[in-house]
Amino acid sequence: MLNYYAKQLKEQGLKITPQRLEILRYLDENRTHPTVEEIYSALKKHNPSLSKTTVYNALQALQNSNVIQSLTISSSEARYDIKQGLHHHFLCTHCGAILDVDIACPNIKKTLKGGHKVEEVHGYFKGICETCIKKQPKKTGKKI
Amino acid sequence: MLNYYAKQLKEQGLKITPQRLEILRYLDENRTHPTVEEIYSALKKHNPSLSKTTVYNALQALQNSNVIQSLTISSSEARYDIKQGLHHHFLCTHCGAILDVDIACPNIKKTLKGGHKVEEVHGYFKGICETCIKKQPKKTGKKI
DNA sequence: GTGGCTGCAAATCATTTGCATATAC
DNA sequence: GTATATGCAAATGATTTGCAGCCAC
Repeated sequence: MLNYYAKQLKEQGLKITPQRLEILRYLDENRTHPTVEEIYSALKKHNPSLSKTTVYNALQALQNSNVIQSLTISSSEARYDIKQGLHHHFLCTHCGAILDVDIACPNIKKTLKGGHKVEEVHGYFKGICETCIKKQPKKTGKKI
Repeated sequence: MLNYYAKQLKEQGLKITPQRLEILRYLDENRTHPTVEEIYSALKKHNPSLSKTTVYNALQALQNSNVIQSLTISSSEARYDIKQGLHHHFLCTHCGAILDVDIACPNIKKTLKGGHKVEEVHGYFKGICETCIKKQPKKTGKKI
């Protein structure tokens, strides 16, 4: 009997490997938009032979199958997110946290003015999160 | 008498240097969201001693002063854009072009649910541009 | 005159590539 | 059995850093 993650891989025609299962499970259980490094370090604890190349490969495969998406809101490194319903992202330029934003934009169409066909939409908001506002009410954030 | 670009630098309290003037003029005259490499190569033709470090430094200074913005829609390298009016961007995953998108989203507020204060908004759309659709109507685009 | 800018070279860091071995199917 | 995935090391490429000399003010 295949577990939930194995089923997802199978549905996408991807081979079921322990590494892919762990990466998928990690992303499902950690909705913090982790970096490759974060995923790698976390999983290496339980599987010391894990290679960062494998993490890159697996993330690429999952992204090609539309199971996950990569975010470029933090310009220095990619972050990954399970793809579940269209939502957007907020980056706190003070503490670096990336939060989900659930606002809808009724004006977004599948075809833009000019005839360009839209397949992906990313809304990136940057500013100061509430926690940082409360902690340092007078200070403006440094860019990250 | 200061020219338009010199005035912009002065207003922001930035020193007026020939390199900054050229970079600002280049971005104003080339609304193609160029990369650092593109800006550097173009300007090096007329100023062979120009350094890429200077391009990076100048772009950083202009960005800190909110004269320009950097786009992370194409994940591999930053692209730069004169900041004039809120608009969004479309990346053609087939030909790599980045186009301006002028749709408004009435739901965007300065403070998000949760109390997070928004200072920047980036809307990134990805898909196939009209030119590529017409050229290769049957093909789906490769990711860039 | 001086602090900030420029330009060069070297360093850093995320990501990619090449390839031999291991494994899913 | 075979095509594909893994893991290692080396390569790549964008960006950053350190520093000496230069220039805007």
